[in-house]
Amino acid sequence: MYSKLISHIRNYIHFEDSDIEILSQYITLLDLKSKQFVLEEGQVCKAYYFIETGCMRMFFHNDKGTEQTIQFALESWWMTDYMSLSNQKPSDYYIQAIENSRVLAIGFHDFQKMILELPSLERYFRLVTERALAASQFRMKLLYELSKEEIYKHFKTSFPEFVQRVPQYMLASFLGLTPEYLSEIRKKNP
Amino acid sequence: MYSKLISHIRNYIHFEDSDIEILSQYITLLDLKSKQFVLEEGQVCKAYYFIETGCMRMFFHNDKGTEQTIQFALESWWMTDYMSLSNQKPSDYYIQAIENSRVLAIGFHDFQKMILELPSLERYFRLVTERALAASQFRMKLLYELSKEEIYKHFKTSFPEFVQRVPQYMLASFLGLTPEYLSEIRKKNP
DNA sequence: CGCGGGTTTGATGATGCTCAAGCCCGGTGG
DNA sequence: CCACCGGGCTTGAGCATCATCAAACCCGCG
Repeated sequence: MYSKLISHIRNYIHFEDSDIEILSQYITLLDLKSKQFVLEEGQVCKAYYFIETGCMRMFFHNDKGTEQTIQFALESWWMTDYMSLSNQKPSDYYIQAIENSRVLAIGFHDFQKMILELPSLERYFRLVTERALAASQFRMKLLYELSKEEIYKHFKTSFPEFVQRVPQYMLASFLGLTPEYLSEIRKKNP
Repeated sequence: MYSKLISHIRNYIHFEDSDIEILSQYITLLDLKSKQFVLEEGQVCKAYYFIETGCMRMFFHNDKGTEQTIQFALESWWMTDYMSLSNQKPSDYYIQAIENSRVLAIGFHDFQKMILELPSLERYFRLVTERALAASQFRMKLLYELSKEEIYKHFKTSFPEFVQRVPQYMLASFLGLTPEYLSEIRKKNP
């Protein structure tokens, strides 16, 4: 049922079969169609989202009104707007499925209750959050040291399959360049 | 003794006076002179660092050999290289005091032992890490939507005192621009 | 078959970098 | 106390990278 999540948890902590029962009481299963939203700008982000299968992205509208993708998430990744969720204030972002996706949601208040019942999960979430922060630090480093063309090449060699999987304009925006310029770079780097 | 840390912890969780005793067994107090390092490139990052007073930065050497500052930390902030620390592998970064600073260090292995004795800290560190991740997401958003000049103006209005506190060339590098260009921007924005 | 969203192409131009030089100012030694 | 560093900040000219805009193209889908 939640096999990806359970095995993900067990990468980090000891987790009894009996705990799974308890955990599942707090989980809502979402079956999302491509382009469906779980968060829209102005709403308070309601949950932590874990992707069992599929793919999502987070984006906002910049001042020119175009979509600016700032994050993708794949199978076995958590995604949420931590700012909005933690402070329970309106979000600047949209979170959207970009493929048909099976996503597990744990509501903010349910999360607090769940942690009381399963305190060992506190550790799991600390570790997961630390890894996300490490990844974010690393991504920041790449942005500092690489040119746009190098960023694309680095991304392509790191996630070759993923480049196929998402539309060019989303990838361009995520990498911080225009679709036109990405097109040019791709021509040079077949 | 560790007043800033204790009150920081108590912003997030309930923490008994008796817990302070236990906590302090795992803490090493560092009195750093300006320009002193707690981490250098190639070393495995040894600890989580909490700043009681002073100021630190994290930087690396880019391909041209110049220092690229990617993070500052002030009083009551935690700083570490999560990638190096979590995976116990060599770091790409330097962490350096940029003022005389009082810093608390909790070694990686001590940290694990400490958590066993004080499991309530697991929650504290999860929440602190979530906040750091939220800040990182927000910073990423700014990098996407603002021009270099806007980034500087935003930073100056958000942290006016801080702009005074650090050398221009570090600030320039942190904001992702050259000292020359920062100088030009400052002339336009007195 | 035609529509429309996504991608490509090319011309033009702005943003922000590089390089070289000069300047300012605080620290050090004579 | 003064002279002389030397690191950091500033100035300006020239240039690379990358964005913008408009148009054409491509292709899947109704």
